[in-house]
Amino acid sequence: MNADGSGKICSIRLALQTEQRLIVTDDVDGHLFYVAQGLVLLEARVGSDQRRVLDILFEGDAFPTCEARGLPEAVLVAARATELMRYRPAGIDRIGRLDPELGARMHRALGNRNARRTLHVATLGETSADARLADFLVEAGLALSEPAIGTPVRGFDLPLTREQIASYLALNPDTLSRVFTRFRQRGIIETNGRHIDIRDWGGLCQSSPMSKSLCDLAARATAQLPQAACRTEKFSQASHGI
Amino acid sequence: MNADGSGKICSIRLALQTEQRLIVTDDVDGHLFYVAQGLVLLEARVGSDQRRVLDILFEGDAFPTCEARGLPEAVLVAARATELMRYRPAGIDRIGRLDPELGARMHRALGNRNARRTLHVATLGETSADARLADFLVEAGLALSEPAIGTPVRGFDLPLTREQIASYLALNPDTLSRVFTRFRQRGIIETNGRHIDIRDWGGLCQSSPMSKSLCDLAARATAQLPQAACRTEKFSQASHGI
DNA sequence: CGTGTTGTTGAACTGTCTCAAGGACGGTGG
DNA sequence: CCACCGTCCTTGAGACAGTTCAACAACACG
Repeated sequence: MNADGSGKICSIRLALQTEQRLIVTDDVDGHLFYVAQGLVLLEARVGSDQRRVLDILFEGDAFPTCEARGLPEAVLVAARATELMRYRPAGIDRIGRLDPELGARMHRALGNRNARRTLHVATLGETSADARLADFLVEAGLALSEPAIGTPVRGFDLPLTREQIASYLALNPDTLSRVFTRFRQRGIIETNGRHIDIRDWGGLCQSSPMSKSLCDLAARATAQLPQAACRTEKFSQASHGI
Repeated sequence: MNADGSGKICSIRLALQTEQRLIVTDDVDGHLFYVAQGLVLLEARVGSDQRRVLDILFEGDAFPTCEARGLPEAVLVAARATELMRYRPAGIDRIGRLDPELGARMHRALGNRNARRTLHVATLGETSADARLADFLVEAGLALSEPAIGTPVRGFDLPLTREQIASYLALNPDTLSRVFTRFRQRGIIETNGRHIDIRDWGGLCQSSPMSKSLCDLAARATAQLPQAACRTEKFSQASHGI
């Protein structure tokens, strides 16, 4: 029905509970997911028996299932209660033809996430475990929190196990735990269960080689919405929500 | 002129000589590049004074400059004589509106490359240097060569320095050289300058945790063109070239 | 022929990984 | 209420592998 340029966009809203999984391997038709709310991990099996967290989707991120092509047992895992939109056709080129505004929004979301993916590749190139965790905490802090008024402290819930974070950063969970301890001792962060308070944002950024890039990207992503609206579309209130 | 849905696609053909560079940082307008021929590296500065190879673009790959957002001093470097197509507008959603066939082709190219990027993230998660190089040689072998008739030997020119390969794999150049030596001693590869012959493709794949995924992806990418043409477009000869 | 780049290899170092043990916490059942 | 269990997190000691630094060979270039 939706195979070619004709037809309408088929969208479904999916409410996922924590730890609920969505298999995205062999999604031959192809879907485009959009994280309206929540936090999602892309996990897959690599090698013989290992599972790895290959990507983290924050609110506002778009994910086309074609990016998981070739990955065995690729699943989206809700790290917390999550609301997903699922679109067909998968191609934003075709979505853009059917609904230009939606296409533009998805395109921006995809561009931002892919830019962040590039930075993540750079992070994985860091040899030091401290640098990688610092990069990740900057990324998570920018996506999940705003600085508290009057102080540079940023607090957020990071509903991931140490094992998942370590997997995302290509580190050993034990090593990651040690780095967390070091950061705590240096007064950079405080942790309480899976809540993290970044008490010294400046110090964290000094330990994070990619911090400047990540902050740049986050600033442009927030600035992008109204800018793009002014340039490419009639300014519309609707362009903020999904 | 091209700011909204109206107007035409602006395309330019760029011929790059070996080592020629194209700055893609602060490309605010946004372009979409397509590698018609050749081999291109995405390099950027990370941290204070290090440069890193963050991605490799093979023939048929598409690259939107928005993926380099936030990266300081991001450049495309031609590893050999290369022919690039540069398109505006950058968004394939808009390209698809102006030229559905081109949009579909670019969308396929982007999907393939992003799937490969996901696999590369998985590769960087491998702790062993042998596994990472094996992954890379499988990736390069699939992209740059076909198995010789009657034998499983695959030969190709890989016009990258050891330093560039090491950077792409997040390894030390010295370490990489040692792994090359090991592979040579095990009879998996033969090297002659920057020409590589893979003499034992099966053995290489056994050392490469991602080999199955990479082969899957390559098979689908080549199968994709006619399939997609049958399903989504009138079958046209033109869909093979750019 | 000297120079600069690239690739290889050795020896020592450093940081991560591995394995094991123990603590903290929440859920379950008696 | 409390013992038990499983999961998650932390920490220590030792092994291991990649990194670093240095030296040298191969090669292209002017």
